[in-house]
Amino acid sequence: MPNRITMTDVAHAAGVSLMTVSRVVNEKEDVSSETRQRVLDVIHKLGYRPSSIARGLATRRTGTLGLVVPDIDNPFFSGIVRGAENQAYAEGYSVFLCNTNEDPQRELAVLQSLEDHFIDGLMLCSSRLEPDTLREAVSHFPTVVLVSRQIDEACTGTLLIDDEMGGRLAAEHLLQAGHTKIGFISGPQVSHSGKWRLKGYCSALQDSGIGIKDGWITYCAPVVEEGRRATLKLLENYPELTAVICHNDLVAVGAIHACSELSRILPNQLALIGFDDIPMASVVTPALTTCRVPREELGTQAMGLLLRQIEDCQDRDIKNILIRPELIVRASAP
Amino acid sequence: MPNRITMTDVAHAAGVSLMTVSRVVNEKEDVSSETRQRVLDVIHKLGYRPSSIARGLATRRTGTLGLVVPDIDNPFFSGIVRGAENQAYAEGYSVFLCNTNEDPQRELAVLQSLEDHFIDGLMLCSSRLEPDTLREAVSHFPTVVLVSRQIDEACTGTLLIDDEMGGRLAAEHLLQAGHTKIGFISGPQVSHSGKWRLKGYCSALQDSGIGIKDGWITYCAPVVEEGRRATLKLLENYPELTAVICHNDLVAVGAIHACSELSRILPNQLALIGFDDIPMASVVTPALTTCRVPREELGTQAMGLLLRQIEDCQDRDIKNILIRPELIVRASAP
DNA sequence: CTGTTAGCGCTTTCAG
DNA sequence: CTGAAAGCGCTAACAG
Repeated sequence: MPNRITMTDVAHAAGVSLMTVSRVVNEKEDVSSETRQRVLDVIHKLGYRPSSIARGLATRRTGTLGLVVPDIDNPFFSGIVRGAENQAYAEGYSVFLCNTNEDPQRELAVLQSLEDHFIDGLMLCSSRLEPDTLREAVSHFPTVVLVSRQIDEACTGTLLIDDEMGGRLAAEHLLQAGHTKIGFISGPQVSHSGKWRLKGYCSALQDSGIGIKDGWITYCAPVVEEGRRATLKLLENYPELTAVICHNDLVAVGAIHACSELSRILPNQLALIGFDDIPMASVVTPALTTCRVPREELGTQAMGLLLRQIEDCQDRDIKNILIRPELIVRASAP
Repeated sequence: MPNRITMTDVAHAAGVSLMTVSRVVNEKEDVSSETRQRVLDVIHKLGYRPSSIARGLATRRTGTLGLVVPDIDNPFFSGIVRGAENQAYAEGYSVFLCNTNEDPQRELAVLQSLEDHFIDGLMLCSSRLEPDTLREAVSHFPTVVLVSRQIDEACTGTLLIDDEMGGRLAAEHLLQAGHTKIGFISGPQVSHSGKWRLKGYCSALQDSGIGIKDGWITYCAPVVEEGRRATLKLLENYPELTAVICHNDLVAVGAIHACSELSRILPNQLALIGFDDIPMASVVTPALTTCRVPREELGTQAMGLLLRQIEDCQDRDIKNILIRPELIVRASAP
């Protein structure tokens, strides 16, 4: 690791002042094309590249972004991260990835660390913080985009999934297929998505004249094993159910396992709908009918929004993007 | 976003010099416990936190790391990233995540950008660069750990999966079940893992006295669809095969699809073994027998190695860690 | 034990 | 069009 070439080295070698080099590097107009070329040549020959941190210290813009997710190993988030990182890369930014492991304490800690690194913008996915805490934390950043979480103010961008529509789509699909006894396994009670998906389901059922029954609705952590357990319990208490909507595909896969244990044949004896359309959804048997959320595109869009707000400083109104889920019909609920 | 408190502010408020504050912040010994306490109080009251970039500029240590992966949305890598980020967080480092999308050009670009950010260390997974290019690129960093890729020198740490053993385990399992006609669908020809898994398979077959046939070995991109295609072609040319080992679980899932199209019943008419044991492996039908690679632990260990080398500067010998895969027997190859 | 003087590498004034 | 001076916030070396 040889010592890095600095701007001073270049200035020296080109026989100009520091400032001239700086101007060339930053593509300022007021340099004669002759000197510009000379400097450029030296830069090229010496392999000079500016130090991001020195520049960051001087300008308070670091060219770095923060990307916070609850669990990078969850395909839903890894898809988002892929899209987001892509977009950031395309515009020349580097991104700090922070995994909170669903722990609000840790979320707070990574936000603080991000702050200390003077990131230019923050993309925060599915924050698990209390509204007031979140508002406060977020206020320390120059630019913020929230994904799948809403607060009334203080933040410059929001990207939401139309979860209510998703819940409604799923329910209506089942209603049209003639189901009248439809259960709902929602995610953790704190989940923003869970709340709205449930709301969509409820209103679809009510609109159709078929009531809801409290017992048909249950909650679980959004992982396969918990989905299995929740399904076993739900079907034990309410064997009359002919269809179940699950908070996400992982829960739905758990439900498939449960049905196999109960020798309940899918989809005839139970129709199943998931959410997200993760890769697993199309490879299980039966393949899952699910509300697809375009994960990568969501990441791209959210990051795009963040970058737009960083660049156009005048235009800082809160911008909201709503992503619509799409029902993908497969064998589990034809 | 109010203006940040600086060290000078603290010095002022505490009636001491800049240096004293610096000493307190950095937990140097030579400060009277009295002044130390006073400074600490002011720091607390003002909510002062040091600027990572200013410190980075002064010390050339930034508290940041680079983590480069070919595809963050591939569960294999998202598991590694989860483990690695965890470990980095535990030791107070922030990590830049860079996704290369399997593109060597982009890999080179992100490495350069990481260099410009003066990261303290680099963890590079499954580099797609040519040996010489890789060696050169890596030489610009103070500390490097390579995952699943080996070069003779110039880098301080290596974490390898014992892929040869994995290939051997898979082959021996099939041999013991009585198979003698075993195909192998390897990953891309450049893949380090692919090469060694294949080698393990070859030597197991040779050791057992059963020869190998070139045609039984084929290559494909490590994704479901390509696995499907490769399987169709392989079985068309060599219908006599009774078992196939796949480069990873995604390819194996593709193989399942192919068999279903060919009405070839698994595992009776074809036994299948994958690699990695991603979550999908246990939910497909039939469930995949696979060589598990402990992805998250791999990430933890690799990052742990990197951090150890950053901290103990004296002890910079190349350290190698070898992770052993474990055969998980399921329905696809009982 | 504490303070002073430089300087990390770059940009932002302001002069020429 | 180009350069000199000052400073971003912090730490490393010396002094005292």
